[in-house]
Amino acid sequence: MADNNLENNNDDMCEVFNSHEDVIERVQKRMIEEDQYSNLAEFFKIFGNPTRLKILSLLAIEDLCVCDICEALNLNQTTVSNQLRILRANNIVKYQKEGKMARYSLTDLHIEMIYKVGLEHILE
Amino acid sequence: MADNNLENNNDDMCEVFNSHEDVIERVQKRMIEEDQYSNLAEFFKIFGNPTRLKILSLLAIEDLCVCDICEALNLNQTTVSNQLRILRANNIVKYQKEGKMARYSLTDLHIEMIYKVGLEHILE
DNA sequence: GTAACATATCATAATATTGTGATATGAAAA
DNA sequence: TTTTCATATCACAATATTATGATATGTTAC
Repeated sequence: MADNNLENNNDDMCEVFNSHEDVIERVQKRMIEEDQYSNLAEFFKIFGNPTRLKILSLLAIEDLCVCDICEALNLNQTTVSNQLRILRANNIVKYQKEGKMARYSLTDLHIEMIYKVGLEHILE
Repeated sequence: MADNNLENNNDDMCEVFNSHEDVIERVQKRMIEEDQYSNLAEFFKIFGNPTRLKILSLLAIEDLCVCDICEALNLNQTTVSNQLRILRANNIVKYQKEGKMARYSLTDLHIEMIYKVGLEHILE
């Protein structure tokens, strides 16, 4: 009876209460694209790892080269390098080559903002 | 030569450039507790899944019962219930029993804020 | 050239997370 | 009290992510 243009069938659900129909329609209209949910999830996933958060929190203070990050966090170079690759791939940090060193920094202020709002939340 | 009060030894790194020593010390002083990084990562991890993001984006529009969420997202009940449990456990949504239904809502504004800043970021 | 160093990439075992079927709980209706 | 409905929990296979050892690349110093 309702729209069945989607994959799963949950036809056995809540159908009796047709009063919900309008709610469903209303919220569905305001949803973003499927792809955007995926992209957004990928983006937030980056913040979901303590090592990456540590790196980001350092870069929020000042730009740093890889070896400084390793030392400050007492992590081995492979670990840091790997996480930096992920951060780079997701456009969360950028870097600049200086001789044999690579100086990393945050790409934009959103990163710092999200970090700070999250910190506020858990500190309540 | 430096402080070796930490677990790993990266003594073979950057030691020649003692100019970095002060940088290390400076940023280390401004780091938060190890536990807080973990908590923060757990918190952000929640946003790192498209299904949960969808649920959150719906609840940012209006409070909803489980079956409305299922229908609106065309997901089966177990999946939604499971994700709601995770959201509850992380204090990101709360709920209110109304007869046999459970009406879910976001716990606070931080959740919506983070969602929106993230969306802004990926839309650039 | 070669040695030393800073960083990146590859491969992989250990671990964590996902969605979902089966099933349980608990409330209202019949 | 039996049935039906809304939701929750459990168990688990499929999949994803982690840190890290081994190794490669590229840069500077000698």
